[in-house]
Amino acid sequence: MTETRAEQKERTRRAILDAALDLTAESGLASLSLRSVAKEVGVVPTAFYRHFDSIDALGLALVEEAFVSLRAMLSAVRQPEAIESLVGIVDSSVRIVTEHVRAQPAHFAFLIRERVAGTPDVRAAIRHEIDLCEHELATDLARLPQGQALSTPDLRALSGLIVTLMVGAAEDLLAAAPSREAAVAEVIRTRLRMVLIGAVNWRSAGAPTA
Amino acid sequence: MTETRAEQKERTRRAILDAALDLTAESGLASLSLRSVAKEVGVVPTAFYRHFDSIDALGLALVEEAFVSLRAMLSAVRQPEAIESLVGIVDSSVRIVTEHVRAQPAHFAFLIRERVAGTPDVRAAIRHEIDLCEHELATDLARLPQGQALSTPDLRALSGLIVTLMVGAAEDLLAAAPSREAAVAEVIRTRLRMVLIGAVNWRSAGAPTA
DNA sequence: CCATTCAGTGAACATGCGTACACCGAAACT
DNA sequence: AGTTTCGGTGTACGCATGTTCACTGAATGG
Repeated sequence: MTETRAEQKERTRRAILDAALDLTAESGLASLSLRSVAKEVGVVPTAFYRHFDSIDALGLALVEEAFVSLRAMLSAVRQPEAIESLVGIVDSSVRIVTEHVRAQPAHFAFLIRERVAGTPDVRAAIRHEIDLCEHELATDLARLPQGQALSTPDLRALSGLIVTLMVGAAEDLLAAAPSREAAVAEVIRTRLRMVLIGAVNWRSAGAPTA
Repeated sequence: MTETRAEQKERTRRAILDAALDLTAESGLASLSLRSVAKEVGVVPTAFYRHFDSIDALGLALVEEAFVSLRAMLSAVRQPEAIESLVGIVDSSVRIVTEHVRAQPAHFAFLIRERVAGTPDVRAAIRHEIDLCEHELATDLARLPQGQALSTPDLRALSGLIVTLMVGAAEDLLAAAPSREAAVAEVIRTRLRMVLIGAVNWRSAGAPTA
């Protein structure tokens, strides 16, 4: 029973993080208040300081935690599952993204919101992390047989486009009622396929006539 | 000189709106405070109530004002300027969007931020307005000769994709230093062309092989 | 069994918030 | 010239905020 004490502390810490994630969803990290978190957790405001140094430290912890979910999703998408065709890649990618967003909606909602609404430092941190995603995607695309025809700047434009599209996809998934998830996923697949068709036909058949 | 009084009032009102737009850029509409606005304007807090009924009314006015800029941009983009080729449409559209975003950066930054970070009612209002853009774009695309081959749901997917892409483009423009504007615009043109090439080749040459 | 650790408590603080009210003084109207 | 209108002022209120400090009491370790 040497772990009971630490366990209880960890449980309270988790409750604080979960409550903060919840409250943040309504009005943003900037207007998250220590006291509202404490009330939600069912603890006196000052108890908060047994777990975090300040309200800013809480924000930092939330960012870090959301990054874990983001990186987990990215590495899952990068596992080549059905690499034989672009359609296979599209289908598995959209499915994996959908699953991850559904598994941690609060984390992705947090990242999507604070990416544009956070304080400058939070915003910069999230943008940097998403830039990394974009860069990794660009190198993956470069390795694809169909990616050989694209110049480096065009590859960057494409990967940025796909990331923007997938961020929008996550937004749509989060905004949609669970019953509409399949329909939303189908629209996302269509969009991703259109983009890839555009990339495949780039500077070959499509470019001059378009 | 019968207008001096009203003029002065209008000038203060504008100063309040401008200050609010400025302060909002840093921490969002949700945490905009009446007192910080008053301080910025150089007026005592209670003077605020000579111009707006409440802090919420200010928020509403900001939303309406930003919508004016959004609608102006949309109707400018829709004026068919170089309709003869898709490339011409892409170039003129990106140029017009760039000009409008540069002309009213605060308005577009406001819309982009509050679309995901605003209170539910503000968020809903902005999403609705952007949905209208998406819908108008879909009908425009349907009228294009190249749009005839696409089914209605595919047209919706395409217009949503383009709107998402252009919102991302506006984000990039706002985040970029003015000196990098040309480079950012070039990337946006590339992305938009790729998407349109994908749409043109949809379910004809491109779809089966992709 | 006794001493210690420590998550949670409760009071207190300075500050910032939105809003109400009575008031002022100059511009505007009669 | 006299009166009214009204944008801006100053004070005051009740409430919420982040953080501090001394304290408690049960789980922990010797």
